[in-house]
Amino acid sequence: MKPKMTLKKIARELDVSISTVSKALKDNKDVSKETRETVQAFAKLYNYRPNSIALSLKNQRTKTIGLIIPEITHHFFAKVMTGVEQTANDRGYTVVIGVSNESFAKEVINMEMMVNGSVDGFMVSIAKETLLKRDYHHLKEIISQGMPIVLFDRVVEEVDCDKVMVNDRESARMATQKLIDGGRRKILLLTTLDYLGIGRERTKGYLEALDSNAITINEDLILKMPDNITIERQERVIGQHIKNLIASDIHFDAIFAVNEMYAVAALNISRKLGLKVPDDLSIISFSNGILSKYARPKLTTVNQYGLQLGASVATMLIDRLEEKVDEDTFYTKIVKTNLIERESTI
Amino acid sequence: MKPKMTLKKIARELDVSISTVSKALKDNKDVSKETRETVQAFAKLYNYRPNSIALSLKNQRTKTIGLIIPEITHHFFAKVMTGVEQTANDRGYTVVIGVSNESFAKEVINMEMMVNGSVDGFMVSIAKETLLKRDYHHLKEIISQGMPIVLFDRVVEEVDCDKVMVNDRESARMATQKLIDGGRRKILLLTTLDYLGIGRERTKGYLEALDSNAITINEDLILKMPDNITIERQERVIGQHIKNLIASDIHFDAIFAVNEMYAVAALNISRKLGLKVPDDLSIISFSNGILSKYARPKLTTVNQYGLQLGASVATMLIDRLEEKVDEDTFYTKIVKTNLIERESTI
DNA sequence: GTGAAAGCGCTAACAA
DNA sequence: TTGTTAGCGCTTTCAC
Repeated sequence: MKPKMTLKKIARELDVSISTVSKALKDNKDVSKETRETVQAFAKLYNYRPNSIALSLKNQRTKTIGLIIPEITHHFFAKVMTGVEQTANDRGYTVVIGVSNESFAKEVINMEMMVNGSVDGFMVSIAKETLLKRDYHHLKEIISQGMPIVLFDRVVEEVDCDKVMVNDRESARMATQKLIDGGRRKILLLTTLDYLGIGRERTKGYLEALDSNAITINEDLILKMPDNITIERQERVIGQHIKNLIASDIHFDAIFAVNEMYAVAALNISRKLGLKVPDDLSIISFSNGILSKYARPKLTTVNQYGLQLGASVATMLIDRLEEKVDEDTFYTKIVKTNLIERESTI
Repeated sequence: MKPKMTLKKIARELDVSISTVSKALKDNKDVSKETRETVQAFAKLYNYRPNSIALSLKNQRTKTIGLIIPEITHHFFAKVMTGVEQTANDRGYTVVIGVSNESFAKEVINMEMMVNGSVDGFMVSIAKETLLKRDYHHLKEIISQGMPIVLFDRVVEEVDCDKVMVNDRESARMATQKLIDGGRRKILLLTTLDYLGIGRERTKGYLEALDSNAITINEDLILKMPDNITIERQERVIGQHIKNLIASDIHFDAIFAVNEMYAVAALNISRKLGLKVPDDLSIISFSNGILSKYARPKLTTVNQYGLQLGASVATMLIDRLEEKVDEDTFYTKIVKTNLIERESTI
């Protein structure tokens, strides 16, 4: 077992001072060529690596950034993480990840664990529960201590900081328009309850599209799904709603779902009921994940570019940390989406 | 903007010494009740939090552990991460995650970034490329410096350390046996190339099951999929193989797939070819992820308990860090799987 | 060309 | 009861 090398040990071993070693390792011309070479050779031999904790303490910056996400097992967030990781690493930063699991308490605790020096700044996508409570004091607190935060995806007006978001409303409008362009006018919307900003914005986009095409809104064609339910329950709710629609003779010829799970659940039940996709029924889903690609027919989706979003978020935070950006203005970046047309639309 | 509080500032403000403040905050009886209360009140008011970097430097331990995984966008690893996060947080540890993206270089770099003091130990699932090269010097190096590593899932004999793994071979054997018990004897195996230990072990389990039931092995019924290919290519390869089988009049009445993607790809093509699952064809898949639940029929799967595995991994590492475990013996833990029977088997 | 010393924030042994 | 000091590993200024 090789013991961990430190400047001190090298200095003692080579019988020079610590500062000489430090300089020699930086190839500082103050130090004679010979000394430099000896020290460097010795350091290499014993695999010396500067202790990053000591450096952090000295420099008052850790070169690590904290990423707070609501969920890992979620394709979009996984993509975002990957994007963040990549650009952070490229710029010499480490990422520590905290998962709030959609809980306010866990979000707060996670951030508290990191805020005391172990992290230079945060990237956070706010937990559902936090959104519900509308309690953002932990975020504001951290900002007021001078630590930068970049909010992404689940963004909120009340907090004054940099933001990166998907233009959910506009994307939803475009997706709905696509369905309308395909001749569909009775579009079933599968969305979340309104307190989740994302679902609300997508719902707005849907409504806008109907409106600008002079299509009357039919409340029966809007299903707001409850939160935190099992897959089975989700499928049952969607299935029941669709069956009711059919039983009540309320026609629909397209579905716009705010996530893949709703879309596939609807697809499965539709097939069971003998509806042909896309002939009888077009489907577009938000979130271009794995489910869309393995569904049959493959789903047309709104691609959220999680990777790019992650990259943007990390870039924004690091730029601010490295003061490459005007100190007293906050920026909001909108990451574009695009529609990936597959087999569930015509 | 509230400035960050330190012992020093509190001391100066309250006109006492730093050590008095430090003791007072720990409620040390050395310090008079009054002083303690004043200090504590002041600290609370200004929201003092000890700087964790300073603590790390002082204690020579960071209370953070590094998790190195090959992929984030992978249900199993996401589950493992969640498990690790949870138990680590419960025990007061932070997790930093490095994603190797299946690349040897990224694995090495990631670990090097963390090894210099920012982490007390590692949990790693080895990248495919590393497995291919069989180059484990980075792992051995770290271990020889006295830093503990727990290997999980992608485990390797050559490295001497704690390990947590799924008993892939036995699980595959049981899954295959399940198919045989259902009366199937011509079982198509969809697996990976052998250099990936996981695929190899699962293949062995499959072979064992056939063997112990006196079923002759038919090489045509073993498809070893190449690595790193697109979903489309994957589906094409599987589709082509199945079509060839049918064209050559080679019968099969069941499929055992070592992951969900292969299973669903096979399911999709089978449906297209008019095969009824599970009547004509039973399917069992490894990896109980989202695809299995949304597929129709829902897939019977080998559930890997990623969450528990993650918890075990974190526990094992932290126990070793806190010396709750015999210092010079390494342990290997096998995490059980179970078969979740859904609609793709009878 | 080399080294001593201060300081980053904290703890703990020791001194007063 | 309170304060001084050394030390964790490193950088950097300044003195020799």
